[in-house]
Amino acid sequence: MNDCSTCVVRNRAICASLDSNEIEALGRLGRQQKVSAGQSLIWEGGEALVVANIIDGVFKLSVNGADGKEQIVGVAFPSDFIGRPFGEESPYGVTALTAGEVCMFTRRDFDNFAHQHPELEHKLLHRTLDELDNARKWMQLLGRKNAEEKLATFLLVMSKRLAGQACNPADLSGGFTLPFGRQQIADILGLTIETVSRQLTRMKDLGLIDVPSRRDIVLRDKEALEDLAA
Amino acid sequence: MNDCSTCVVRNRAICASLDSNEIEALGRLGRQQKVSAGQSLIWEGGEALVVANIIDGVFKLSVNGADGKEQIVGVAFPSDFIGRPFGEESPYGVTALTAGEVCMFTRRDFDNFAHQHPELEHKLLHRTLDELDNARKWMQLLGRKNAEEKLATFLLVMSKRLAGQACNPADLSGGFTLPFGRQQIADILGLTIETVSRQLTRMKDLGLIDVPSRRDIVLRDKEALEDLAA
DNA sequence: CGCGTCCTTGACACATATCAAGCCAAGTGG
DNA sequence: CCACTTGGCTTGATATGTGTCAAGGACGCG
Repeated sequence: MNDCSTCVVRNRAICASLDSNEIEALGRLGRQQKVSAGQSLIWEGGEALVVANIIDGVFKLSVNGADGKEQIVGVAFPSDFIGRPFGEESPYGVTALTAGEVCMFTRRDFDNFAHQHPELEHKLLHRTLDELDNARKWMQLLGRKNAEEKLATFLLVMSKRLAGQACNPADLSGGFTLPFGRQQIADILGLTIETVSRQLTRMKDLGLIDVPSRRDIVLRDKEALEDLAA
Repeated sequence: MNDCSTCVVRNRAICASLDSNEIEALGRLGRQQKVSAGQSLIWEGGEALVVANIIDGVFKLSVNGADGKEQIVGVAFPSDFIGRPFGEESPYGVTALTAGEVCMFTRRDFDNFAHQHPELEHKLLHRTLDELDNARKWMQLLGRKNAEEKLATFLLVMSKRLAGQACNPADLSGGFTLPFGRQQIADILGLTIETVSRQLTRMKDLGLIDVPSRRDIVLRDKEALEDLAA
């Protein structure tokens, strides 16, 4: 059982829809658990056994084609909800990209609880609708943008989510630290690692961005990037 | 006000979650309306004013890039729900591909009604989760499949939704009639019209499909197509 | 210091886009 | 009933962006 009253994402996670009695009841069903980078919580095509709130860390949702080519279909951050409620199997895997911590429930427990708490379902519906909008915007990127447009869009989106979060020199000047390696960026954008690398060096050469270290990015010319993002 | 008791999608639409009193109340808020091919109900980036159940016809959800390139991010059939509840603006447009009929509500009316009827929201949540799964599967197609794989996947998916629905010779032998022209297929798959055309003739030459007329398709070798779909 | 992993860079190949022409079927008007 | 037009589709020639293959470089870690 959890002590939800000390939970750092308490006010941003879907739990925020519940009153203190309800939260206690839900807390009894869940358990907090540390995860290490690379650890999978849910497997593509596997039974959807658990759902979770992310307390800390970054997770990828991914689908693997027959030929082994991976496509990342979503990225989840602290306070996001992951898993597939009300479904027998998960059509995508969920894997930690960084070390982190989640608040886990069995899907059965969660489904039952949710069905009895309309406000929770309402909040979940809101989030699912938002995620669907995001997924559809991303479909446009995958289907109709070229490599340059993809990278520019990616950097701007990540900047919005990550800028000024962590505490290191690069972040202070409006930069951010990516929780992804180059291969993962490629898997998000539907490109190869080489194309990602080339586009980044090109943008660096054009003075649009700085890359102080492998995973740090500083946007030097946001307007130009927005133009490129199309 | 509608007479929902005679509605042909009554049992498959989200209304199926309601009892007869509730359905009558909902019916008072909606109105049935004919739409003609090409007519838009919702505009990309516009205020989300209405939502609707599809009674008849096929609709596309689409996003247009700055350069005018369209990406179709979803296709909706009879009994599907369209529109963006609980949101100020719609990130995609909704347009009829064929003549049809919808049961329309203002978003305000619908939002209020839904919030007071948890079973309806529950059903809507189910559907939204399913749509999100579909969108993510489609992201894998857009990001990681080549033209051949895309076409094969498309034909199989459409076959599942459309086979044996309409009443014409092609449909009887396991074929189906597409509600799309070539350009729309291209917009769904993130390809150009020429590539779509070439892949179709190639599949025809290989004996995998028949194309008795522009919009009719018969799958002659489903297994081979499934292999190609990857 | 040496090893492994991740990233970058280069040369080349190929799938798909682009540009351009022609075809076909359906509809229209003489 | 037959030219004529029209819009959608197919086909061909060519261009190009991105993938593929291969080598080398940078950084972190033991």
